[in-house]
Amino acid sequence: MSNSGAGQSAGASTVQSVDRAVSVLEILAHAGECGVTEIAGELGVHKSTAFRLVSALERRGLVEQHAERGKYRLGVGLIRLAAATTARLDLVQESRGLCRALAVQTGETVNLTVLSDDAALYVDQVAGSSALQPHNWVGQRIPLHATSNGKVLLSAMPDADAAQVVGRRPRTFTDNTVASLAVLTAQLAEVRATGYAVAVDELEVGLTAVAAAVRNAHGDVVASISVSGPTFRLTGERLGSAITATRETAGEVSRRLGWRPPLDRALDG
Amino acid sequence: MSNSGAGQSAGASTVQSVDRAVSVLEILAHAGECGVTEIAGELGVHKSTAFRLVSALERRGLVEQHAERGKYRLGVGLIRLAAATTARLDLVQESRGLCRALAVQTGETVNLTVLSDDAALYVDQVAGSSALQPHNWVGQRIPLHATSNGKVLLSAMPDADAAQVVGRRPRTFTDNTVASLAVLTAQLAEVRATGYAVAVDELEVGLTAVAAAVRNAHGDVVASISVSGPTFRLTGERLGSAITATRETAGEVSRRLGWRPPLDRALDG
DNA sequence: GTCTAGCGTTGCGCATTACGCAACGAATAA
DNA sequence: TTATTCGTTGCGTAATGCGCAACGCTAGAC
Repeated sequence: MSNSGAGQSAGASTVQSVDRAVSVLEILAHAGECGVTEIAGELGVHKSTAFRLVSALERRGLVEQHAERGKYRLGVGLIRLAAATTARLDLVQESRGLCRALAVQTGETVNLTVLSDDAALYVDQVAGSSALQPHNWVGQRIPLHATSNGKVLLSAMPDADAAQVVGRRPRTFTDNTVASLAVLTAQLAEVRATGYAVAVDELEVGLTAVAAAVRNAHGDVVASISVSGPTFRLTGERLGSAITATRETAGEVSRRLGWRPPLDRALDG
Repeated sequence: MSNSGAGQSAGASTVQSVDRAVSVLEILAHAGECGVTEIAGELGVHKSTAFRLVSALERRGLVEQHAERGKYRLGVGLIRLAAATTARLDLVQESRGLCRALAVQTGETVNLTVLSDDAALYVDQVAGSSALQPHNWVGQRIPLHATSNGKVLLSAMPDADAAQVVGRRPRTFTDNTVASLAVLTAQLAEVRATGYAVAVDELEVGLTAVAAAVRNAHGDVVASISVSGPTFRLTGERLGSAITATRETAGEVSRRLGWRPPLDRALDG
């Protein structure tokens, strides 16, 4: 049989059925619910092949069948695996408590994001004390130019790389989404100088967020912590104190990851 | 090669490499970090086989390598997949059917509450079969120290936090409302030990409720499920079976949210 | 009510595919 | 230095997973 299309660059071996099984999971993640025939179609394989893959995944709890002879969807086994993932990511573990404190202090929702494939991947979230429960962002990937977290992550790249990444996704979400590369570049410079980023109504109208960088022992930006809430609430003094609190939290997480703050502006080489 | 141990009953087909790949994920989830040789050992296959499986998973982001030629761990791709699962698995939707069954089984009213701003927020309710229809609690926020649900939610906090939260609202509703912080602290300890809470005439005279905790995949208490009814009806054996049923329901909802009950006191190393 | 179309499911036999083997290069320890 | 152990890779084989076709079932059309 011919190559299955992927044609990924060399380096790592692959196992056909495992690769296809992961594709099944992604198809289900995207579609929500699928029948065997539909999966087979998207995969480009025979019905029976798709059935065996789904069946193997079902036995292990990564996929569930809604009813006997019914459609398939992702299973709770994945949640357990993801929980194990975050539990082992020292980043999440170190930041959990501090993010919780930040959520209590500001009363708003706190998110932790990392760079993943030219987007901001939300890996952890602590809900604020507000009555209206916010959307759960964990697991979502949001374009970098439209969020405060994204700007922080972008600010860690050279301008050329940042431009390239954003250039590939010039999507606008609201009238406030930064559409001009020049404006974005200027904002990134400011983020580097001040250490934080703000986004007001840029991803969703009515949603404001502030974010600060988390650095590891090498000084690399490995993540971004944000505080987000309704725009009407995050203004003036409240916004200012949110910025301060977010920067302090991100700094403390960085310190726990081994980062040493520059002693003064008299350093560097 | 011999069977890979599972030997699950017939019914569903399986695909060897997919099954092994899932085992790899579970091994990594359990161990945190593993080398290829170690995985091969646990899997009972050759090093090269384990390598190809891990490699296939790595290409798709379900597994990450800490450094070039380093150990492997679970990857963030899993978080994305799990997010698609949790999007579907929202608390209310997942618990609805089970709460309904609990209401039928006990004949009393079932409520689902979450923590919101230092109070118990009632987010769902299923009326019991009883003729006298209870008050609809959905949307209301009740102080934590006066209800069984509240005590369950409180029991998930450190005692200091719980004391602080309750200290701010020393409100009494009836003669039975717990007014002493010492008594409450003792009750919370019991809730943690037994896994359920009871409140008799503490919020309203004539109203008795029992509640148990709902946990997510991280083990955090995310909600509480209660059965409540007239005090004259919820005594003795009826109360006992209500407690059992509530605990079972809360446990099952937790399981659907990805929670794994502690295996027992017989852990492995 | 009957018939058709489409679904998820299963046995079969072939060849594709994934396996074990052995050797390689690098890193760590002695 | 040497020796051991790690992750990684090419190769030949046969085990394994694939496509095919048929089955039972449900649901909709007529």
